[in-house]
Amino acid sequence: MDLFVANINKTVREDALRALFEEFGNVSSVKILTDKYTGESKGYGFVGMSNENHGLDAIKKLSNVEFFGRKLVVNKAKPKTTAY
DNA sequence: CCTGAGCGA
Repeated sequence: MDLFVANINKTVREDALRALFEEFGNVSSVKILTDKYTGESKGYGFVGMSNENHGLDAIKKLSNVEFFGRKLVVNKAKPKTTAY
């Protein structure tokens, strides 16, 4: 399942985010939306977890917890909206 | 920047 993680501090990189979620289960993929031009993080990203239960658990455990000074907002991700 | 790509900041 894909997790949607918002309100991430811009100093947080994918590695840090992965490590954070690895604590609750196997992370299959990590994607932080970094602005391509400025190189800055957009402040949110996605974490793919192999196990659904672990994903839901991570949501409960990491939601609204402080990470690098910001309260994390974790939720299930919607299927990618390749807006057309 | 609370829903991911590249094409224009």
